Amino acid sequence: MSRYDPSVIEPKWQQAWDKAGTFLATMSKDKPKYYVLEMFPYPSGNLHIGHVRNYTLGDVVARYKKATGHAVLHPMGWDAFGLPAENAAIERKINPEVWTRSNIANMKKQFAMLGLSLDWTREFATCDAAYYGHQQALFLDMLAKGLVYRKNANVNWDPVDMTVLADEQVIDGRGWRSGAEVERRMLTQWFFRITDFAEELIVALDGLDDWPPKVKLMQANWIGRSRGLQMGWALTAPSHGIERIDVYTTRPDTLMGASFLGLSPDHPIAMALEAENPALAKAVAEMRKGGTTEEALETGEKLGFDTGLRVKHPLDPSWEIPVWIANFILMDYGTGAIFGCPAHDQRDLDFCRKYDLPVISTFVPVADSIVLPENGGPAYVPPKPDRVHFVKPVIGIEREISADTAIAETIELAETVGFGTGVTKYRLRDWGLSRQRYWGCPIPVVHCDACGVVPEKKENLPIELPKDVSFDIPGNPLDRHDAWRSVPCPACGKPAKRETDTMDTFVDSSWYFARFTSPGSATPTNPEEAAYWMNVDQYIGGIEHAILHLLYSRFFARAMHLTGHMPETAIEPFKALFTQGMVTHAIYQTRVEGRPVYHYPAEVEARDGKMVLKDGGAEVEVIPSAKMSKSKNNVVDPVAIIEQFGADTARWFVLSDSPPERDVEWTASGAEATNKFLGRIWALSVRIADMGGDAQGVDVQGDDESLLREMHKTIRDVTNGIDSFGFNAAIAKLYAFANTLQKTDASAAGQATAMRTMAQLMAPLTPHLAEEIWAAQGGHGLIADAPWPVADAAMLVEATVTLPIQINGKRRSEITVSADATKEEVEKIALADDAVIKALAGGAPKKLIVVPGRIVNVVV
RNA sequence: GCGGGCGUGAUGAAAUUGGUAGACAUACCAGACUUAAAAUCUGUUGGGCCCUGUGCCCGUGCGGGUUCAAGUCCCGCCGCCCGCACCA
Repeated sequence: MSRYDPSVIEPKWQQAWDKAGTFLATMSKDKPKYYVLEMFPYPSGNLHIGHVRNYTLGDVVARYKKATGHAVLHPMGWDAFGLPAENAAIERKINPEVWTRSNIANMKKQFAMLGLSLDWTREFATCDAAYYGHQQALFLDMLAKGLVYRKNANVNWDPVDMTVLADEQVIDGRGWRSGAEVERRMLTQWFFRITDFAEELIVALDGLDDWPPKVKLMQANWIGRSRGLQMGWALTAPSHGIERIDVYTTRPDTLMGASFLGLSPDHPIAMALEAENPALAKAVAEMRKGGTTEEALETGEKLGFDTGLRVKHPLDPSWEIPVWIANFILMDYGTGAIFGCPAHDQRDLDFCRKYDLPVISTFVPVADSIVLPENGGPAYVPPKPDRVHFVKPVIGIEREISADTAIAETIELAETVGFGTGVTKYRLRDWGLSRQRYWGCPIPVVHCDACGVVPEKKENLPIELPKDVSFDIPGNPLDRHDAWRSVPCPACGKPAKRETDTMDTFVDSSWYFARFTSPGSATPTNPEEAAYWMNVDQYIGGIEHAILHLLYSRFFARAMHLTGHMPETAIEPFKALFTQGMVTHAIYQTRVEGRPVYHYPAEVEARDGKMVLKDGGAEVEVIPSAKMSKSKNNVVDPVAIIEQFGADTARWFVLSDSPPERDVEWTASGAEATNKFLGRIWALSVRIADMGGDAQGVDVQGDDESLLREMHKTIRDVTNGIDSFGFNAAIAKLYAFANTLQKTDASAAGQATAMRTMAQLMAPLTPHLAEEIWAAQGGHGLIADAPWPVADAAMLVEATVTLPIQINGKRRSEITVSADATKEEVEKIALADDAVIKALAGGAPKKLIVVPGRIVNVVV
C-alpha cells in the first residue's frame, strides 16, 4: 500500500462507520446536544455539486461537534412531493411515486459515496404516508385552533392544464407548461393564518443573533410592517348602503393634497357598481385582465374610471373629491382604497395628468420654493423623515416640523376629531396552501351536503393518495377518482366527497426538522425527544430559501407549539443559520454567425496562454465563474469527480478555495491540486509510519520543540477556523503545517505525534484519509470517535517575539525581544536600533508608541 | 423607486477585528531528476527605481478626513452584485 487510492480506502471506512453505528444519534445526560441540519434535497435523481458543498459544510460541523464531546443529531431525508414527479408522469407515463422512489434510491447511493456522518436510521421522505399522515394531524389540530381557514381567493388558473398555478409558474401572463393565457379565478382555498404572527415574526428576528443580517432584513421587508392612518371618507350620498370609504395611508401629512379617491377594481363598491353600469363593468374587466402580468406592471399604464361618486374631505366637508376606480390599487393591501396625492407621489401624478385631475400642494420644502410639480416634471420627492419641512395647512398651523412629527400629529388630530385612527399594517398575507395537484399531501377534510366542510377523524389518518391514477387527461386526477373521493361524512355518516386539493410542498418542509427528532413517533413529535433535540443548532442551506421556507418554518414552529407539538424553547426552530454560496464553473464558448456555441471542459485546452478547442484549435471565449447550467455545458458531475479523485478531494476542494458564504468556482486544476496534496499527505504518513516513532520518545525541550509549537498553533487556528465557518482559512493553516511537517528534522516520535494531530484536524474535512492515517500511525479506535485535540497554552507562548519597528508609521526595522519584556525594556531596545538612531539623528523622539507583542512606532 | 452588500496581485483569497498587506493555493516562469514527456521535488513571482546591499519609492476602486498607525473607522464619489416593488 504505497499509493493513495481513495477508491479502496473510502468504501472501507464508510463500511466501518456503518458497522460500528458511529453516527447514530442518542440522547445523553452527560453531553451537550448539537443538532446540525442541512436543507434536505428534492430527489431529482442525481446529486449535483451544490449538494456536495452544502452537505460537506454540515458534515464538517457535525464531525467537529462530535469530536468536541457533543451528542450530535445529523439526519437526512427527502423533500419528495412536487411538480417534477407529475411532469415525469405526464411525459414518461410513469407513476409519480415510482419515479420519486427510484430517484431516492439512486441519490442515496450517491450520498453514501460522500462519506457523510449521517444517522440514516432517521431517514424519511415527505411522500411517506407515515410522514404526511402526521402532517394531516397537524392540519386538523391547527384547524381546531383557528390557525387554518377557508376563504375565496383569486388564483392564477390555467384553462388548458386545468389547474391553479403559483405566481412563479406564470410567465408573461401565460402558463409555463401550456402557454395558455392565465385567467384570474375566484376559488375557495385553504389558508394558514400566518398574518396573526406578523408582529411576532418581525420582532423575534432581533433575537436571532446567529442568522445572517441579510436574511433577517429580507424577512422583515417581506413582512413589511408600516405605521399609518386609517380613516373614513364620507360619501356625499350613500351608495349600495355604504356611507363611508375606508382608506389607509402611511403619509397622512399629505392629506391636504388629495385630488381623488381611488378604489381597487376588486373593491366591494366597484363590484356593486359593475352590476348596474355596463361602461364601468367593461373598464373594470379590462383593468383586471392585465392586472397581474409582469408586462402590465413594467409598462405601468394607469387605467382609471370615474364612478361619479363623490366623497367629503375629512378636514373640510365642503371639499368634494371624485371617486375613481384605478388598476394600480391592490385589494389585498390596506383597505383596497387610497387617496391620491399627485403633488408628492409619482404614480398618482401620472394618473392625474392622464385623467386631468388637479394637482394640489400640501407642504413647502425649506430650501426650495417648489410647491407644485412643474409642467411635465416629476412629483416632488417628500423630504426624508429626518429633514425638516413645512406642513402648510394640515394641522391648522404653519410651522417647521419633521415629516415624522407631521405624521404623528396628523394621526393624533384624526383620533381627536374622530375621523381616523393610527394603525399598523403588514404586507404579509395569509399563506394559501391549496394546490389542485395530485402529488402532494391530501388535505384531510370531507365535503358533506348536510354538514358542510367536515374535518376527517384522526383515527382515519393517514388519508393516503390512491396509487391507481392516470395523467392522460389534464387536471388533477384526484378529481376524477370517484372511488377515492367517495367517503362517508365523518360527522353524519351520509355519503360525502373528499377534498381533492393537496397541500403546498412548502408545508412538508415546514416541520420535517422536528420530525427528525423522533421519526417513529405515533404523534407528529415526541415531547421528550423534541424537547431534547430542538431547536436546530446549526441550519445550512441556500440563500434562495431566505424568505419563504424559513418564514413558513418559523410560523409552523409557533403553530406547533400552540397545538402541543413543539416545546416553547423551539418556537424559533433554527438557532443559527448559514447560507452557503453556489459552486460555479467557467463557460467555454465560441460563436457561429454571432450565436454562442457552448463547449464541454473536455473539449478545450490551454495553448500558449489561451483556451482553444482541442479539435481545430479555434480560440474559445471563457466566461469565468458562471452558474452551472445543462444548456451551457458547464455542469460538473460529482459522481464523476468522486470516481476520478475520491470524495475527500471533492470535499476538501469545495471548502478550500473561497469562504463558504461566497460562490466558489470549480476548476479542474484546483481539483487536481487537491488530489495531489492528499496524495502527498498520504506519502508523508507512510514515510513517518516507517520511521516507527513512539509518542513516548517526544522531546519537547529539544529537537521536537519547534515542530510541536507549530502543531499547537495549528490546532488553535484550525479550531478557530472551523468554529467561525472560516474553512478556507483553516485549510490554509493545514497546508502550512503540512509544509512544515514535510521539512522538519524532528525526531521520529515528534513527527508521528504531529502526523496524528494533522489527521485529527483533517478528519472533519477528509474523513476517509484521516481514518487511514490514524490507523497507520497507531491511533486507537476510529478517528471519528477520537476527541478533538486541544492546543496547549504553554506551547503557544513564545520565549521571544519579533516586533516591527515603524518610524513615522512606516516599517523600517525589527527587533527581537523577550516575550515578557516590559514596555520600558522594549523602548530601550528600540531606541538602540540602528535604523532608529539614524532617523533620530541625535534628537529625542516626539512620541514613542509600544504595543506589547505587536509593534513599536517611533515618531520623529 | 425602496432596502442591503461588495470592491485587495494574472486568479481564488488571507490579514489575530485599528498594529509587518498579499498567508495558503492556482496559474506562469526557472531549476533538479529523466533519452524525453508525465509524475515528483526545489526556487522565483504586487508595481517601479539603482540591481550595490542586508537599499529606496509607490501600492487594498477614486477623492478627502480621523489617528502615532487605516484594507479595516468617518464623509463624498465611481463601479459591480443581490433582495423587494403599482404596498398607498
